[in-house]
Formats: sequence, C-alpha cells, structure tokens
Amino acid sequence: MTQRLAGAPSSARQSTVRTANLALVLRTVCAAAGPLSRADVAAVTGVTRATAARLVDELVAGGLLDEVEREVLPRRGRPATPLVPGARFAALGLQADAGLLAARVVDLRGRVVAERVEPGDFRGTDPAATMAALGALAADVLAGLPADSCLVGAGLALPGVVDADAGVLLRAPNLGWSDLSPAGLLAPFLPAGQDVVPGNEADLAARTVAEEAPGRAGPYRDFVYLSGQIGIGGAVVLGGRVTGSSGWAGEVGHVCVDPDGPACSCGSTGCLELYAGRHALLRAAGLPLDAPPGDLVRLAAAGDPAAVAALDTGAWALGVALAGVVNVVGIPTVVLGGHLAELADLLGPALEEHLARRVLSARWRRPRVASVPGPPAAGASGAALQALGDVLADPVRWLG
Amino acid sequence: MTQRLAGAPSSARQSTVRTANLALVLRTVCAAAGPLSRADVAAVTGVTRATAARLVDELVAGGLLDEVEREVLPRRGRPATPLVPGARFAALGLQADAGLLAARVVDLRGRVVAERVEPGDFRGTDPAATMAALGALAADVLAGLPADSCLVGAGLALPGVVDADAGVLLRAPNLGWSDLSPAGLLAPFLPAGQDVVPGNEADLAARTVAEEAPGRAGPYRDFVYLSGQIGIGGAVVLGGRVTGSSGWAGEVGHVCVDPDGPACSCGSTGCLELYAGRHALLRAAGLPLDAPPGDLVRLAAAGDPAAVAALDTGAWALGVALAGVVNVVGIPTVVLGGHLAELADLLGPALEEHLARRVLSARWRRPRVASVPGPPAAGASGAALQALGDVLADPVRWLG
DNA sequence: ATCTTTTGTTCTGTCTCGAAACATAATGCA
DNA sequence: TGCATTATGTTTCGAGACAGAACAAAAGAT
Repeated sequence: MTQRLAGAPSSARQSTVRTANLALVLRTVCAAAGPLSRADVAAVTGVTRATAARLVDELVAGGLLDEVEREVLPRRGRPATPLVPGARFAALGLQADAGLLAARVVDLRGRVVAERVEPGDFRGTDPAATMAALGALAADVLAGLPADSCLVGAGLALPGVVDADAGVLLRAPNLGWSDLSPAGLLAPFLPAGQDVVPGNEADLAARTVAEEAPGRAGPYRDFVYLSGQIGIGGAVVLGGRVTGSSGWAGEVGHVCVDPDGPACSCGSTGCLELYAGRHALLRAAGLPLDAPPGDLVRLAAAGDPAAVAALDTGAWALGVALAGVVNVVGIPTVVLGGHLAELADLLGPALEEHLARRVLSARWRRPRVASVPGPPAAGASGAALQALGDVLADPVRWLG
Repeated sequence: MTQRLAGAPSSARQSTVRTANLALVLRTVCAAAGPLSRADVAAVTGVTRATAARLVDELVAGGLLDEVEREVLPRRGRPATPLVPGARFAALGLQADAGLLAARVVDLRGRVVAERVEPGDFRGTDPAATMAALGALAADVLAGLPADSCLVGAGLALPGVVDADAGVLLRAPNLGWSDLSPAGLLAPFLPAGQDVVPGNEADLAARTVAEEAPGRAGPYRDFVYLSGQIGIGGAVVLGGRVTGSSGWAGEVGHVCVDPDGPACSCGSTGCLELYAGRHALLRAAGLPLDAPPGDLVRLAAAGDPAAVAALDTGAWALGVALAGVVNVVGIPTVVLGGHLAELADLLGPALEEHLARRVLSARWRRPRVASVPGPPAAGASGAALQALGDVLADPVRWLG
C-alpha cells in the first residue's frame, strides 16, 4: 500500500508552530546587530509581546539566549532587558590544508572563543599522522573552554572533493590524500561520541562571507566565491546558502581555460589552476614557490615585467573560467578569498574587464569583483558556523 | 527603532498549520501516481484520518481536488473515495522561439487541455507583430476551455536573458530582440488583468524534466539540463528545483570552450554554440541550415566523414563546457533536450568520455549523459508548470 | 508627586490538530 | 439470507499555541 515516505515533508501540528517560532526568535536575535528586548523581538517577528516573552523565556532557560546587563541608556518607559545569543553554545571548526592546520571554537555570538593555527607543509604527509596533529590542536582548544560550555558540533574543512553525507574525503590533490575518513582518526582527541563532519574548504570559507556570525548576514548574499589556497576552490552562494551537491562541487580550479593548454595532474588539460593557482603565479613571476603573496604584490607594483605578465595571465584565465560560471549561474558578483584576496587590487580591474566582455548579461548587470580578506583558515570558521547553523535551524533539540 | 523587515520570514500561528497542511495534502495527491483516498493521504502525510478528511473536504470544496468514481476494485472494507488533482485549475504556457510559437494549457493533473504550435522562422521579426501572433494562439486555446475553468497564471518561455522579477526580456540573440516587455503586448489577447511571467526557455524546459506533472517528480531530480534550440541554453536543477538567478542564468551556449576560437556575436570568443549549436553542426556537416536534425543523424549513421567530424567536434566542445559546469556544481548527470536529445545516441558516448577525463570527481561519480525527447515547445509546458506550482505552494489563495 | 511611556505579564478566547469512539459500506463465509 | 470481518470515513472531546486586551512594573518628564 501507500507508505509514509522517508524524505517526505512531514505535517504541521501545534508543536510545529512552537518549534518554528522558537527558531524564528533565536534567528532574529542572532541576526540583529545589537541586543534586542522582548518587545523588539515581538516587533521584528510579528508575534505579540506575550508570545515573544514566552518564547524568549524558554530560550533563556535553555541557555540559547542570554539576558545581559542593560547599558545606561536614558529613555522613557520601563527599561528593556537586552537579549543576546547564548555564549554557552559553541562549535569546533577544524581545517587541514597544504599550508596549515587550524582548530577554532566559535560561539553562538560569533566570537572566537579559542583557536590554534599551525603553519607547516603538509603536502604528501601521512593522513593519520597529520590528523593526529590536528586532533591534538583540537583537544588543546577544547581543554580551555569554560566548564559549562556546550559543544554543539564539529566540522573539518578539507581542500578537495568530499562526500559530506558519507563523511569521506575522496580526493585532495594538493595534500595527496584519497579516500580518507577523518572522523575516526580524530575521535581519540575529541569528547566521546563527538562526530566530525568534513566539508569542502571553499564551501565553508564562502559561508564566512555570507554569514558574518551565526544567523547574521554578511556583506554579500549572492556571489561566486573563489578560495585561493595552493589550489583554487570555489563555491556558489545564492540567497546566503552555499548551493551545489554538498562537497562534490566547487572545483573551479579544474575548469578548463584552454583545451590546448598544458596537462594537469587531474587528467584534464588547461585547468585554471595552471594559470592562476598560487604556484603558477609565483613560478611565472620568477619567485620561489614558498614566497608569501606579498612578494608578488610588491614586484608587480614595482613594475617587474614577469610579475605583471603573471598577473595578466592569471586575470585572463580567471576571466575565462569565471565568465563560464557567471553565464551558467547568473550571479554577477565574484568574491575573492584566500591568497587571491591579497591580489585583488591587482587582479580585479583586469578580471572585471574580461568578465564584461565574456558574460552575456554584462550589459545589464556588469559583473563585479570584490574581495574579503578573511581570517587565516576561514574554512575552520565556516565549519564551526555550519555546526552552529544546525542549532539555529532546530533549537528545540538543544532545549531538552 | 527596530522594524518588521519586508523579506523576513514571518511567524507561525495556528492558521499557518492549516495552510501548511492544506498545501501538503494537495502536493501529496499531486505527487502520487494514481488516485489516493483520504486514508491514503493520512498514511502518507502522517496526519490522522480525521485531519486528513477535514483538509481534503476543504480542498474538494474549493475545487483543488476532485472526487472521482471508484474503479471496481474488489477489496474488503468500506470502499475508498479516490481523489485526484482538480481539473478546473489550469495554466497557460507560451513559448516564442526562433523556430516556433506555441500556446498550451495544462491542468493541475498535468494533462494538456489545449494547445497550438505554429512552426515558422521568427528570427529578426518585429517583436510586436510576433507577440500579436502568439497572443492570437493564446486566445484561441483559451477560447476552447470549459466555462468553469480557472486560469491560475500564464508564463512565457523565451530563448534569452530574462529579468523575471521585472518581467523583461533583456536579450534574445537568436530572435534579435532586446529590452522587451512581453506582458503589455500580449495583454489585449488575454483575460483582463492576466499577467504573463516571462522566463528563460531552458529553465522552463528543465522543469518539465524535473516535474512530469504539477508536483509529481520526473525521472531526474538533480541534473544539468541542456536545451538545444538554435542556441544552447542550460539549467542547473538541484533537488527538483531550477537554481540560479531567475532568468539571468543558463547561458551555457556562451561558455568559452576555446579562448583562441572564433569570435562570437556575443562579444566573446570560442563559445560553445560555435561548435555545438544547431547551425554550427549543420554547417560543419555540409547540410543546409534549415535541415531537420534527422538528416544529420542519418548522414552520420551512414558514415559521412563531415557529419561524423561535426559530431566529434560537438561532443568535444560540449565535454569541455559541461566538465566546467559539473566541476563547479558537482552534479554528474547531464540531460540533453531539444535537438540535442535527437543527437544523444551519437553524442552521448563521446561526451561521457570527455567528461570522465575532465571532471575531477569522475572516479567516484562517473558523469552520465541522458536524454529526454520531450514535447515540442517544452518551454511552454514548463511555463504552465511554473504557474501551477504557485497553486501547490499556496493553495489557500485559491480557496477563497 | 503625579503623569506619561515603554516593557513585560496574566488571562481569556479561538484555532487546529490528535486520539478514540463511532458509523458506514463493502467482502467472506456459514 | 445473515452475521463476522475489515477498511474507510465521521464525530466528539481534549490539549497546545497564539492573539488580543487588560494589567503590572519601572523608568523619565513635568
């Protein structure tokens, strides 16, 4: 007979109303720039003050909201009780990259509670050993947390193709890792039963641009993000949400820029990374491969011909690849992150011109290139934001 | 002070529960392959039979569901009352393309109630005159509808960049039209006050693949769609929903395949359309530009060297462009529509090999190429489906 | 000292669903 | 024919959640 489908949307009941409104109130407080009162919450969400107060009380009791001391703000009327997201709830974000390991704890207010970032060269390292090193960092930042903290989740940003549902890193070219399940390797260093959700580094870094704190919108909501690490990862963000087939997407670095170009280690030819990847740019500019991006900026600013040519080629390649992306997804805003952000002043104008020429809709919506410096290891922050997003999506789970 | 935001999600109340459950019941019946009883609805949605009956009664009273005669199905127990989507509700889908005009009325059951498709060559025609001709077709199909029909909306599929929110066609290269507001030109032929929502032809055609009837899932739910008309349009479908910046996306035909390639009328160089567009294929095969696609198939099957070479080049170009798309959005299924569907048997295998070589995640999820023949003027069906989707999303609007 | 203003709380009424009992209409079998 | 069985559909009652309005509280303004 007809059966209840697993993925089918379930029916609404009275408790659904409460669940939805609790989430709405929590998101509202998180989205606000400053503290809100119960009356503010009522005004913003549209519920009555009575209902807002009930919902807020429940969230305060569960620690998801905190009542803070009121500023001395001389105004008529009964003074309001300021509400902010609960500081007890925090998430662990990890990142393993070719150039660094990072562990960072972010709380529901978006503050970095603790972090450790260790530079290094992890290309071709033994995954188990490197995960153990990362686990040690994680244990270290977790040890420093207050006793009443509640760790809501943990995520791991990885520079490669990830099957997020299965929790497997399929392939990270620049680390040289394949078919790896990081959760098991990290488990000994984490609280018992704590799962670690892997995700693509670019997807997670893009999240930090779309969301400057849990539930609070960032400067851009619709954009194509480019994450310049050693490779080039990408993400498409629509309405503040990273779209794509979770973890399988975003390999902008391997979009073909010139089918007659040189062979890439991925098996294809003329990939974007071969023109605009960190190593490609440094090599073309005649710099050592471990030079910091600032060196390239200085050389180009000084008019060094090789450096200028390297950036010209990079902008051209980015233009060809991104024009394709913009033509397909229709989002005219490109945000550069990672080392590309540091080159944005030099790359941006030329890149915008290439895009204007190659994007069909450019006459009506001229493509723009922006840059967001971002913290080192933005992927770690994004992984924490992702876990905290689960709390915002369903706060009831955390009230019991 | 803090204000109620326009786009903010509003709070839930009791009526929200009813609204959501009415929509759920309607979608459930629409999604089912055959008629459902009230008890079936209860079982599938998870509400009790009492609630299901209440909701169904309301939808039946409003005409959104129809109770039909029961088949003679010998079973124990009280016989069920079969429910199907209401036949009264229908939407108008229009399409204007370089090669045809089409008007089609589709009802909530997904049946084509009436249609007229007129082939012709509309390249470079006067938009007002062509819209008038299309309006006449629309008036014709609408005139034949039953008196109790309720027209829930109208859409227009156009082969170009559309600003759906503003209702404007910005640019349709193959029609030679720019900056056109079709709603005003069509208004004289339609019921007073009937709006016409324009949309990108490929987006709407893709919808017919994702949704074989209003609310009923089609054979694929996550795929990259290619619509081969004279140009090549595309759409990315994720979870059954067309993603992208409504109407601005999907210009796969102008993804760059070879930056050193010939100049395209769009201002870029080496666009996919110059290798795999209908005219490009026919020209390369030595056929006249108005030859039906079948001619190319026959020539190639007969081993004609020019035809074989044309298809090889086309498959190669599609491979380069689609590999980029798949690398970025991570969806390994490509569905060919339009004239490309007719060439699928010849293009598919080579295209799959190109994709396997150029897609980074191919080792784990090998890209597949499928084809869906689809009706002529699939965009018209998609436009109607889009309007009917509004009914499914908020049936309460149609109950009053 | 009292009025005004804003915030937060309490109380009642309404809406919708769940649960369970009940009614209905068919088949199966004696 | 008549009764048990079975599945569908309906009625009734109770519970949960919010809206609306009145009320209480805590400040500044006059």
